[in-house]
Order: sequence, then structure tokens, then C-alpha cells
Amino acid sequence: MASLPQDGLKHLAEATGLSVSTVSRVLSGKAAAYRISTDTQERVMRAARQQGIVVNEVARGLRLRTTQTIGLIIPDVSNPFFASLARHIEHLARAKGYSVLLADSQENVEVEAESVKLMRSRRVDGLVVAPVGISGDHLHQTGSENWPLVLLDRVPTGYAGPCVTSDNRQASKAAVQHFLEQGHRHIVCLQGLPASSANQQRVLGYQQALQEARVPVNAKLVIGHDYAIETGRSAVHELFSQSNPRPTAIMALGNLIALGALQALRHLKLKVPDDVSLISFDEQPWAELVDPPLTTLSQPVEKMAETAMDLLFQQLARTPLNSHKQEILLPVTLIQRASVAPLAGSNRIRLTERTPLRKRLR
Amino acid sequence: MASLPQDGLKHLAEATGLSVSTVSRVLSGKAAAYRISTDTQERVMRAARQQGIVVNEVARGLRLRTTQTIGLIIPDVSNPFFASLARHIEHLARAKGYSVLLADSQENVEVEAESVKLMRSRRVDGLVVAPVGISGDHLHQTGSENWPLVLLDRVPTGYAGPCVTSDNRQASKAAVQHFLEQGHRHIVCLQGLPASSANQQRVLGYQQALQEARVPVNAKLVIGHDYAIETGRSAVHELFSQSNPRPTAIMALGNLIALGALQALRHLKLKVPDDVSLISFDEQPWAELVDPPLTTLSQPVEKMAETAMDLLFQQLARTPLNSHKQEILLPVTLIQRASVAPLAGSNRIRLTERTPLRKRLR
DNA sequence: GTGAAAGCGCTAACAC
DNA sequence: GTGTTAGCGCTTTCAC
Repeated sequence: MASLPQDGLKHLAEATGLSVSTVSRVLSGKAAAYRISTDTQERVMRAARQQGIVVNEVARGLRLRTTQTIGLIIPDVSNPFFASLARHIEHLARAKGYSVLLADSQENVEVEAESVKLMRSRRVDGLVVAPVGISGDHLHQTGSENWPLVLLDRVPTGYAGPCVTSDNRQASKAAVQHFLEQGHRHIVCLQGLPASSANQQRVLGYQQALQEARVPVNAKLVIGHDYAIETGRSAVHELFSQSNPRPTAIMALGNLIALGALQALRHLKLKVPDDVSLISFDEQPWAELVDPPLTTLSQPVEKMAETAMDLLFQQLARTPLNSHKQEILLPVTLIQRASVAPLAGSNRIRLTERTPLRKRLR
Repeated sequence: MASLPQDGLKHLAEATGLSVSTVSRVLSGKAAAYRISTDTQERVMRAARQQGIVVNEVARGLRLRTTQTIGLIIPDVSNPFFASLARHIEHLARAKGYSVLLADSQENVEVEAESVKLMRSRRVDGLVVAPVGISGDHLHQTGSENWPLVLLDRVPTGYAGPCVTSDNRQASKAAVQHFLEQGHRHIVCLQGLPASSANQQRVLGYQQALQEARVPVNAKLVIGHDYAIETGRSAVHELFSQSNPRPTAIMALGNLIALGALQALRHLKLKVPDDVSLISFDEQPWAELVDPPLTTLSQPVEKMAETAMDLLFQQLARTPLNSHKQEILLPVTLIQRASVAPLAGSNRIRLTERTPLRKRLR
């Protein structure tokens, strides 16, 4: 912190001829409670404004044992899904007087663990994290027992604390069922980070849909290793330039993956949806503008952020959480556009609606 | 900050039978400088790990007068351009041991001013801000004289401090020249936030290109009021559903605006590029996948972030900045794809390259 | 090699 | 209504 020219209540006290306590009281809005005279209040305020003095929140934080800061740890801020989450969280935090300390874990467990530790040493009042891995151990280090924490979007298996996700399993299951209804049987699943719970749930939904329809599950059709655009691109290249019989549908478990898949498909001169159908997880502004307009699974991003912050604020307020509401699952919507077609030779008719169909799942 | 079960060096001191000073010295890596015995070091480290004690950075910050935190204020984290900037900045900050405190100013000057004040009171060591307005007054409040600050992407007129932007004027000028070469004369300029310097430079470039080509500048063709998707949509609707003669080309001064324009065009059943050509500011992963692949102006996002952080770190290190390098202008690249066609009846041929042409501007 | 003590800028008893 | 004072948890001079 730069050493400010005029720093502190002490200085203000001298300038106004009052004591630090008094100055402190008016500056922290306790004037009424202490019945400080209007005159005094004015004097302090004016001096503060004139000399550009703002109270030192770090000293305040030390004394008050609160930083009015929440930590936000996400795997990739540049992924529009997380960027959007981050934005809503920042707004909600600010509305309650909290600032947000941001860490991008780069989909890397070590970086994440490091960030958690850092945030703890910086004494953030609470933490919301979209964890990378399937183990949540590093989230609960020794000594961090009742430290306000809520997990978002992804939840390690066996995690018992408060968390909010969308219904990933149900969503991808419904999408795959949609494919099945259109006659598809060879459906690729372009997965994201295999270690992330969201991905696991999505893959599970994919498998369940197949099993329930008595369609054999081919492990080779689940492919990919992270949520990056490149993963979609290379997986599609690999799968569609050789394999036989060629898959007829692709379930992309993330918006960037879908983009990569689209690129590869175009490169391979495969038409969507004529040659292959495609559904993407995550709705984005560009989804209806790409060629063809994409059928997507839309997560309730804003609702997710709100719910997470609710859960966090409840903890901050030391309100015991209703134990039965700790794990919150939000419904996903299937938005049907033009990237899915009935399998050639199947008896289904192609969807021709002008306006997209929205189907709330569950 | 939650009151941690075991807090502080004091506790560790008792546990190890040493003094706080010693414990402090080893925990802050000063063991060597003070010739602390290896045995003692071990003892402290082990105890710290066992009891899960992390030093209280806020107390440390108070004492050291540094928070190892930089503030980042941007107008909209969910805009992919800023999200990307934010990500790079977070990485660069972390690499140097800094955390980042994030504020989203929502393209609102008051929120921005409020955030600056907040960051100052929280004693961030430095600030990087992409300012909303054309006045930079609130960035330099009384008492914040030599407080490390660098402006990013946008610079208020007359601002003298360190800042980095891309060459907005030159970029949009080149884009408009490209339109002109293809025979277009009625070129719409879909602007972003009129008060932002980036927008002003872009509009200026647009005007200059027209003037130099002796094409009359029609003020009615500059339309829009912010960088949102809705602005592109409504402006296009307004302009293309009635005006006569209908414009034949659109310069969109932001990626979301372009998306909105594309939506509206599709809705009006106008084909790109046959009926109207389009160029978008900001390159995005989806740009080559929308229909048609978009010709874009690609800003050097990573380079911008790096440069800004360089400038900031120089200030943090109290290295006097080379005064002639304080205002840094980075070149933009024109990526030609398929959204621009020669005007029907003009004697130009349509660009048919398979791979996009990249033209570095300036 | 290690300890004692002062103080970073603030708040909250406790006085009056 | 306002002032005095004792810390919050850390670093660092000075002592030994």
C-alpha cells in the first residue's frame, strides 16, 4: 500500500481538534449511537473530504476480525460460463458490502489448494469455490473448521457441506434421450475435465440414457480431457476421420468444447445436422448465431450465483443452515434449435420450429 | 474473518517454547538472515503445519504497509474481452505474489468511483482500471497522489499517466477502408459507450476513413449507446427496417454488438454478406463459426495485460517510468473472413480465401 | 541465535 | 458528547 500523504484518523483528530475515538465514531457511522453533535460530525466529515482521507480498512479488519471480503476461486475466468458466474457473484457481494478477491485456479488442483490457503491467510470472511478435482480435502484444511464455504457448479464426491450445482446428470440424460428419440444410436460424448464432478454427472446421465434405452454403451465414445476448445477439436478429428461406423450425434459437455467440435466438423466437411447432430452444454449469446443454430442445455447461471451467495451469507450471519437444504440442485433447460436432426432413414421428422423450443428438465 | 481455532504466532510461540519474534522470522523466510538454527526452524515449521496455522496477512499488511494486492476494476467481467483481460492479469499478479481484488463497474461511473475509493481504503498496492467515462478525475482523488495506477483499454482525454490501449482509431479506420475498397459508401457505425475513449477513437477512425475517401459523413449512421448485445440488435432493427437508401455495411464496435446485429439481420431476413457486410471489433472463438464467419479486428489481449502489469510493477518497484513510454499503443490485426463482400455492382471481386487473411495494422 | 517491547491504524470498553 | 486506553497479530530495532 502506498504511503498516503495524509493517513489516518490520528491526522484527522489533530486537524479537527477532536480525539481519534470521536473521529472513528463518526466515520464508521456510529454518530447516532454515541449522540455526537451535528456540528462535530460536520467538522469531521468536511476535514476528511478535504484531506482525502479514507479509513484504513486493513487496520479496521485487524481490529474487527472481519475483512468484508469474500474469496472466489474458479477454474477459468475466461470461460464465459464462469465469467458470468463471477459477475453475478461480484454484484451480489458488493450489494451486501463485500469485496471479492479473485483467484483463477487454471483447472489445477495445486493452484486451487494454494489459493485456498492464501485466501485463508488473508482472512476472507467466506469462500465460494468451483473446485477442480474430485477430492475436497484441501478445502478443509486443519484449523479451517467452521469457515464459511460454499461450493459452486462442481462438488467432490462425498462432500457434505453447502453447495449448489445444476442438475448435470438429468440434463445430459435428457439431451441424449432427445438424440435417441431422433433415431441416433452412435452418440459421442465429448467430455470435459474427467476429474470434475460436473463432468462425471454429465457422463453418468449420458450412460443412463443409453442403458435405459438398451443401447450398448461404448467406452470409446466418451472422449476428451478438459473444457478447452482444443479438446473438442482434436476429439472430433480423431473420431470422425477414421472410425467406422461413424457416430451420428455429439453431446458436447461444455460450450468451448462444442465450439471446437464445430470447427473440426467444418474442417472435415461434415454438415451439422445433416451428417451429424450436436448438442452443447451451456447456453451462450452466440449459440443461436453459429451455423447451424445450436441446440443447448441452458444452466440457470444467475440463479446459481444467487443461491450460492445466499448459502454463504447465511453462514456469515451465523444462521444455522437448514441442514436439509445444504445441497441445492437447480434445473437445466433444453433449448431446441437446429443442430439436431433425425437420423437419415429413421422415421422421425426434423424439427422445423422457427422459435426455439424450451423444455424445462425435471 | 472467522475466528480461527488456533490463531497466530503467539500460539505457535507457546507451542514451541520460542518467542513470537523467532517464530515470525522463520515463517516469513528470514531464518537465514537471522541465523536461526535449523533445529528451531524445523520445530516451528512442523508445529505450524500440524496446527494448520497460517499467518494473518491482514496484521502483516498493517505492519508492513503493503497488502500484496492489486485492484482490478473493469466495466463488465462477463464481456469475453474483459474476462480474458482479467484472466491474464490474475495470472501475472499471482506470479509476482499479488492477489487481485475484483470490481465490476457495470459501465457506471459512480460505481467505478466508489470502487476506486473502496480499493484505496483497502490499501491495494496498485490499481489497474479500464475506466468507464471520459473524465479521469475520480481516479485521482485528493491524497492519492503517487499511488500506482495504470489505465487499460480506455483512456480519458488529457490523461497523462501510464496507460495501455490498442490502436483503436487506426483499427476501425482500416476496417472502414476495407469496406470502401469493396465499394461500400453507406456504412453504419454501431458504437459502444459513447463516453468511453475506446469508442471515441473507433468512431474517429471511422470518420477519418470516410473523410479521406471524400465520402460524406452522415451523423445518423453512428448509432448505439453501449457495448451490450441489445444495442446491436435494436440499432440494426431501427436502421434497416426503414431507412432509405439502406446502408450496405456495418462496423460493429464491440463483439457483443456484432452478435446483436447478426441476430437482428437474421430476423429481418437480410443476408450477410450478400445484403450487408459486417466487421466486428474483438476476435472471439465463435467468430469463425457463426454464419457467415466474421471478419474481425483482433486486439492483442494478452499483450495488453502484460504491458499493463509491467507498467504497474515498475511503479510498485518505485522504478521511475520512462516518461516517453507511459502511453502505450498496441497494434490491432484485421482478420478477413467471409462477412464482407464487394458491393453489388461494384467492380471488386469477392474474397474467396479458404484460410483467413490476417493483416497487421500499422 | 533468540527475546522484549514498541507500534502499524483502528475500535470499544470504560471513564467523566 | 467526548476522551483515554488497551489491544487486534504482526515485524523489527535493540539488547543480550
